[in-house]
Amino acid sequence: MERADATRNRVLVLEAARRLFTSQDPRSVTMEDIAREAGVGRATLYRRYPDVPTIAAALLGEHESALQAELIGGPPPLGPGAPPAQRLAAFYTAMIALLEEHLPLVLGAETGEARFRAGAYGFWRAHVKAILTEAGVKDALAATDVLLAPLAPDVYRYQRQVLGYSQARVTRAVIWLAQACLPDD
Amino acid sequence: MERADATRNRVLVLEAARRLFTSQDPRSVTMEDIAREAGVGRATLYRRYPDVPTIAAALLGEHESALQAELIGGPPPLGPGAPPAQRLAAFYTAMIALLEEHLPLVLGAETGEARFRAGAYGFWRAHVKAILTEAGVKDALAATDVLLAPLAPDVYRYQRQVLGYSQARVTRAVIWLAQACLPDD
DNA sequence: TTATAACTGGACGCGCTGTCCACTTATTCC
DNA sequence: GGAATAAGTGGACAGCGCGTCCAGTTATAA
Repeated sequence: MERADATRNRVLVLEAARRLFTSQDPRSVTMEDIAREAGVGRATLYRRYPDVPTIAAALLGEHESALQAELIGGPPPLGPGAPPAQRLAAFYTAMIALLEEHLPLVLGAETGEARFRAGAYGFWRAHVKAILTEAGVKDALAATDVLLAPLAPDVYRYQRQVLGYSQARVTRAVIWLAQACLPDD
Repeated sequence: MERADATRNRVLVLEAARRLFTSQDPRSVTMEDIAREAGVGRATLYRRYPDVPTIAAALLGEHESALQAELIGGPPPLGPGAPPAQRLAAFYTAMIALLEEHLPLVLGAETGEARFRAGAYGFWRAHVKAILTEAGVKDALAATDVLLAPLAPDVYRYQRQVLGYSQARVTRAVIWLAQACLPDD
């Protein structure tokens, strides 16, 4: 069981990290920043978290879990029951919403290669693969990563902040993709 | 005009960088590594190149230019003349081939956010956007970045080296995507 | 040949990383 | 209630890469 002081510090660290991620470029946040902001020594951080992305992932985890629960057991079209194209479109819409709401955290946790190492990616893969298989796509496995690529945090950030597209516009684009790829909606 | 010693060192640097990129993880190559391998001081490097990705981009540039020339003026379906779906498929195939052949350089130059800052990305965007527009896609601009996402170096590296997919399998997947998205081939 | 400008290399300070160890604090057992 | 024990803590430390600076060197032009 966790000691009282450890609990207190864990909360301090997570709150400090959340503040930093949202108040500056998430990719520039360092372990030292978080320790200083939390008023805690650096070794205390390293005891629990090996690096910054892991801290961001811990903050992001609960939101991802909520979506995952809906995908597994929620009402259609997010949950099971709807035709493949609609399920894929609903998944895309929900993922874009997640990216929009927690972009700083996602950029901190799943930028670049770290995205694939994150546990969540495996879940999204399994989900999309199941949809594609149900729709009768030939090589569902290879198609999965292709269809997940547009959801990369870097891509979404580029579309939103550099190109200036709205959340709705990006959402429409990925829904268009879903409808185009899966036949007989 | 460029001084003789500067030319000599520029060649030394580029050759050293190419060796390093292909003999170790490209993302772990540092400016100091390149300077040491080239037998040159660090300031000499910084005079010409601000960072490692720029050096990788210089090495990659000629190969990208060759493909760009074919896209503009080469024979169809890579060049103009073929129907949109075939042109997109040909573009995908060529890009995957480029990734396969020069993956170390691409990973060094265009990983993560740097991909969008690279000049080449603008070219690929313009090219795909033209194809989509010709095919009558509604919001061709937003669709472009979505369709370019699967070509991100990180994604290809993951498919090839982590998942173990063959070049042909990934190529088939993106061609499937092209065919699905563009109507009446 | 000399003057000028470009080029070069090593040294420097900075910030971040990850580890280590001595100290402190909470919990457990008597 | 008071030790014994284990967990938690913070600051110090060495290492590494970055980006800059300056004094010395070398090529080109007058």
